[in-house]
Amino acid sequence: MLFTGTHIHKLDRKGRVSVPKRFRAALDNEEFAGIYLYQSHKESALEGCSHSHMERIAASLDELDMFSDEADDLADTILGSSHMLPYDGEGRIILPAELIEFARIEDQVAFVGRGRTFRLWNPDIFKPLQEASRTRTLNRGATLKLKPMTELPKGARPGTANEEDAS
Amino acid sequence: MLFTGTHIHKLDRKGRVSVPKRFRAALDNEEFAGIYLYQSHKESALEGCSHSHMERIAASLDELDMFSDEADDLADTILGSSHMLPYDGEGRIILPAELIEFARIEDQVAFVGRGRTFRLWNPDIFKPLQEASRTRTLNRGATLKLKPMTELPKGARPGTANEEDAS
DNA sequence: TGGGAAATGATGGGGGTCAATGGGATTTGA
DNA sequence: TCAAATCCCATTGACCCCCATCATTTCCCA
Repeated sequence: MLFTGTHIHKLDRKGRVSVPKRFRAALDNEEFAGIYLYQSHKESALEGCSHSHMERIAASLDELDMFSDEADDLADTILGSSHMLPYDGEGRIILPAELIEFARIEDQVAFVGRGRTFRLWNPDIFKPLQEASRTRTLNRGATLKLKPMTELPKGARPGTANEEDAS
Repeated sequence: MLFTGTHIHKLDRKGRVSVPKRFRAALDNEEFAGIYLYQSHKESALEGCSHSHMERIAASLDELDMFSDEADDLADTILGSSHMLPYDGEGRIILPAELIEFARIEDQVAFVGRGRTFRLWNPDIFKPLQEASRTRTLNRGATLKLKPMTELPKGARPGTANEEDAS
């Protein structure tokens, strides 16, 4: 259950695009066979996630004061503008025209893994940005402090696999 | 059981509007085949929810001091002014004139998902407000602290689906 | 280790199905 | 008895199922 790598697929003339096999595999035990997409806040890209991740967002919003302005804004921006997209028999989704336009996608789509979530880009827009962020990271000498293994959920550690993690 | 996305449907000359298939699906095993609507207290919109959510509101009101002004007001605003609207054979409801007027709805209705609940808007009114929400969210740099997976209800996590989730 | 066969994932497109809509007919209730 | 609500059926257009083809990768065996 982890989205990694960049996969470029074709958008056909019916507005369909194949979800990468690797991503579909990461979503295997979901109750909903498909993905959720919504417009990114900061980038000219689409945010993608699973049904259970969307449940998590809804549950977290539930905890904020039911009448707070911030919860309202987030609900409108994320839940209200998200698209629930089921696979067809071949593992493709139909990319809604609104999202194609927002992300300025033409005939190709880049699926970019970000761990628990992923993004969809016009590859021509993503590539220079990726190089820029790579340079920034190097210059900054950024390091990532890793969580101790023992704090990870069971199944994410070697030797703790259970039957659901057969992949 | 999650309301997501924005769905724009037509209000016909008989005052009927189709409830989006996705929303009806989210309400599948409810005992009442229909939805509840009441006037939003802060927006020019209608709040919508399921029968079981209405039960939840009633239960929460029970916990407030029975004779407090606040409980009185909430009971009047929500329970007193709510409309229980059954589907017709095609999954449509009849929007009461009172609610059409309150939400300034004309010939189109936007169903906007908010997780456990949803809202109904005049699309022309909702659209600019949603844009504003997006901008505020961006400026605020709002991030949502996600609940840990383990606290989610069973069925909202991968690998815990039960037979009722066969969809 | 090279080459061919088989399996699998990605792509293209036709056509049937169903959700959304419109409107007439029938029933219900005041 | 009239008006409003409900039932019923027709239409249409978008979506989804199905199959065919193509491109890779994997596998197998000489």
